[in-house]
Amino acid sequence: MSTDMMRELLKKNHMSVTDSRLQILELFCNAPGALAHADIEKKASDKIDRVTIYRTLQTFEEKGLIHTIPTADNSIKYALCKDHCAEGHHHDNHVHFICDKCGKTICLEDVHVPEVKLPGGFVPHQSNMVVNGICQDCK
Amino acid sequence: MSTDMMRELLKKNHMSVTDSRLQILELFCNAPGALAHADIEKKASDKIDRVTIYRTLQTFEEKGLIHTIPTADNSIKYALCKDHCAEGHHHDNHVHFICDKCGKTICLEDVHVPEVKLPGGFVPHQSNMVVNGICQDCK
DNA sequence: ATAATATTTGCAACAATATTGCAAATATGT
DNA sequence: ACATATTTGCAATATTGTTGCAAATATTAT
Repeated sequence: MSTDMMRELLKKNHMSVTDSRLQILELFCNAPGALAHADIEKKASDKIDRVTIYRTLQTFEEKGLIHTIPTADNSIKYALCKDHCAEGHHHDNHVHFICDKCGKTICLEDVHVPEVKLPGGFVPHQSNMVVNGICQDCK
Repeated sequence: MSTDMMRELLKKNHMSVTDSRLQILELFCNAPGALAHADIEKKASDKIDRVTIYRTLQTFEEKGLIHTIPTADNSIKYALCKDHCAEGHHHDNHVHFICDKCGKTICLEDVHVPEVKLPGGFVPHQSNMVVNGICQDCK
């Protein structure tokens, strides 16, 4: 994705364009999977302050640019939203895959989370599904 | 669950019986849903050291007494395993529900995680599903 | 029941992760 | 280019998780 496209993406999502945001956005575009705060801190090291990374991730998520992925261990991972996500409205109903070997977290955009029938009284709002196993590359 | 039954449960899972473990196990038995480390720290406060709670939860999980629930925010939650779980072998393939209103995390023992078809090359090992929404009590 | 052995606990220190206030720097709209 | 609004970096602080070790407790053998 070109720098111009990234500028547009930020503006489209109501954010001012800054170096930090462009850099972090670029990391997401080039990443093979989802990124944790720590990943970004390593890859963008020195240039960007830890605190800025926290705030950028928070802003990106609020504005609908990235979404979080639930994991069984304690690490929040973030991935780019493909489409249809806007401020306050995430629609990332695809399955996430975490490789037990290489640790990569991958969005399976084409596999969407199946509906399940809940016991009476439970009203579903959003569903998340995470599959662990071995990914294409590690097979 | 009586104290004697809890003692048995600990022994059955190859753990020595201690006050801390009995207290924490009791919390799980009486809890309406899953518990985070912080919840336990509050409820069992003063009596049990922070570190002991960490270690107890880790042991319980290793021995197959409780399982972790993935959440989108950064908090690990733990819940009692019902059955068929033993040292190193968890079989908690049921759906978890998190109420957006009261925040409770509930194991839906009877709803199990559906299979999904993955793209070629991905080999699934374990699936987790978490549904957000409104629970029975908050409706 | 008691002693010997193994396990667990609590404390202290430390490491890692996350949050907040505020002044300086940068971006936006006119 | 200027005025205004937003963002950044630094420092301080809070929260969360880990490790080593001696004292306390539980288990096993006698």
